[in-house]
Amino acid sequence: MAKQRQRLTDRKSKVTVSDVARMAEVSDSTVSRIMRGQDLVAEATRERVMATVRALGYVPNRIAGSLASLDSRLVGVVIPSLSNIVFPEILQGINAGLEGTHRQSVISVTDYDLDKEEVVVRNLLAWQPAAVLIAGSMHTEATQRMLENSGVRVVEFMEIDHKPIDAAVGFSHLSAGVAAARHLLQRGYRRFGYVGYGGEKDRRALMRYKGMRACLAEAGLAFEAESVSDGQTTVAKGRAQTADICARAPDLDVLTFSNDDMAVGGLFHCMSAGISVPNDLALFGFNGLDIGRALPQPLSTIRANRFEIGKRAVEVVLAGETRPEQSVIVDTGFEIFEGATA
Amino acid sequence: MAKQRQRLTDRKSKVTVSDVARMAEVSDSTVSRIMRGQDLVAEATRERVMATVRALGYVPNRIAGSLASLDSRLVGVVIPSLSNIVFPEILQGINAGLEGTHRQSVISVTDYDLDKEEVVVRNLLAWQPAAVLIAGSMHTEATQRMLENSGVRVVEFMEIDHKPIDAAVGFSHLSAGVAAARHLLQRGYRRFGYVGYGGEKDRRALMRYKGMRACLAEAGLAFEAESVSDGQTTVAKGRAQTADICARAPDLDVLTFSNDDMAVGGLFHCMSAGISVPNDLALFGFNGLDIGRALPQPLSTIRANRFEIGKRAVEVVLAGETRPEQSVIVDTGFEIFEGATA
DNA sequence: GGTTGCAATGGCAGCGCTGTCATTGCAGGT
DNA sequence: ACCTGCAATGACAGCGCTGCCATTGCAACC
Repeated sequence: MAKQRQRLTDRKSKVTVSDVARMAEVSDSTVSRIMRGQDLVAEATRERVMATVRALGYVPNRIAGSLASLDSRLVGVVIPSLSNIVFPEILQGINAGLEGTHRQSVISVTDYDLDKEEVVVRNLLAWQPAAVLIAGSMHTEATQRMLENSGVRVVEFMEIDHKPIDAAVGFSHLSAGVAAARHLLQRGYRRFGYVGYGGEKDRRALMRYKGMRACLAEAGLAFEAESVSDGQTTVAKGRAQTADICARAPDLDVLTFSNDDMAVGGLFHCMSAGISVPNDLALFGFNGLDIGRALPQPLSTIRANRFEIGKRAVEVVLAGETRPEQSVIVDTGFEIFEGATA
Repeated sequence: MAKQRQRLTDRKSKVTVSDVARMAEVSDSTVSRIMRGQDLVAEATRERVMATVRALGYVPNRIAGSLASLDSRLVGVVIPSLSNIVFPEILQGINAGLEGTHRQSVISVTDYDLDKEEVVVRNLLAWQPAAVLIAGSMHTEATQRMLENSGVRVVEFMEIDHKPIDAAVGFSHLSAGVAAARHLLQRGYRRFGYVGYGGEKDRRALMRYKGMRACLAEAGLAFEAESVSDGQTTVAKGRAQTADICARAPDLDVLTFSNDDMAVGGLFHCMSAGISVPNDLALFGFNGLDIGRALPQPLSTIRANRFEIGKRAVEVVLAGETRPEQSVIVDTGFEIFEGATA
């Protein structure tokens, strides 16, 4: 009475290379070569095998393949949020960059939480990705160490105001803040208000804020009123906070927003309240979203190219499997968009 | 002279279970149990092993784990686009549903291209996912067959106007179109115009359009003017197309848009052109985006809950590993939001 | 006929882990 | 002293594929 060990395979009933090989009367190796698109296989054989593949509905198992070849072809992507449109835009850039390579992105979201980031990075690394693209430069010590020791290519994107683990792609948010303030000062504005969100959580918004504040300080000025809310950025919040700040500080002549979403909300408030923009109050955003340009008055803002950030980040990791001696920094820049609101 | 076969492992220098086991003086099994959070391990042993894990910086290899256990813990997600905000919103729902389970989503984008969808689905299935969540019900024959034969749970989300492969979560876009038209007829509008995008590509927008048209036809009416553009939906296009249709058909009394993005653009045009909304011209969108509610005049539209679609889709697949006898259909519904523009 | 060179194919040991079963050690009962 | 039961741990064969090397068969040449 033979003891019949319950083989795992009995549960799932998958078609394997061996099944295909047996049926097509070739070896496993040949099937494997064909599935990987290698040449060195006779055309007749290839056709016969492919016919069998179709007949059996064989789908190669990339998990087994990855284990055997020690190459997962996965690119881990870590972003803080999906609700802020800038991140899906970056993902589009990443997908565009990955198109045609045999690599797959695996996306994880941290909700701007560094501890959660640590968890998702650990989970991502468990998949042995060929590279990790991660938003921001601020990580827990453990995250930092894991990324460093993983040996894989790591691109920190969005900001470049730091020494990267391996590479950084983005622009300087501090400089962007300075540029915004300088621009507005040049245009003659003196009484500044700030409408933002996220507080400490969105470090990049904070950097822009700091850049503006520093530039104002140099001119002997400061924000005369500020309104900062928690949680995610929305047009509705921008509108509500603008209403609030206008009530509290009616004599401001310009409002800077942490981003375009909020600024659009601000403009909506002004429209409703009969505040003439930019005469009574000027508005200045950040990001250069499409919607800003379609407004009745195009929103004055700073444009940054998110799509390109994603694309360039991928290019960096595709450039080589090993980290270069010198860490790579790609500055995708930003530009002032004059618009009609400031 | 021993022939030294070049072991693959020599290239990458990873820490494995065996390394940890050897150093902690236990067996591989014990390390494996601990890493998988099983109990049945003495507390002292667990601590000793975990100390070694930290010391060596061991990161379990989920590829090997998945192969051994025949369970990848992956959930494949297929969406047509990232630039249409509704899909990131669904992804948020999916992530929320996955939170706390040990499952990881893997996202692929098809650009509304069914052939690309086929490729993407094939690549996804190669990762042996535990489930596939796919937007829409329209697939190539090959895609359909692959999904059916894969044996994994498949949820088609967004629409429920079809017989699903396994399960469907969403709402009826046809009914939504009918509801929109009926609502507008009740409010006394008679001369309809349509502003849309994507043509055949966005089948769901098309279904809503058809629903409206059918309802109008019942009332002996039809769209008197239409403007449909290619490519993706943007506020700017909505604005431009509204300008266009207003020029061509100045006597319309209501404009229905394929979605809120376009409708917001339409409102912007009206603001700029001095068209009084809804007196001169009423506007009606679709989706119920946040921005619509923050406008100076809240946009009249139909609200659908994308986040919930994602979340419920996950719940369906978590409910069981095998497909139920009877296919599951979850109607997440929609509701008219009266707003102030129609 | 015997070689040589090459294209085409085969064989098989792992890849790093987990499922399954076997074994060990020891407290508690007889 | 012996057994029983159970908690804790170990042993080991795969999981499905690919990298590496060996082998085969045949055309082209000496």
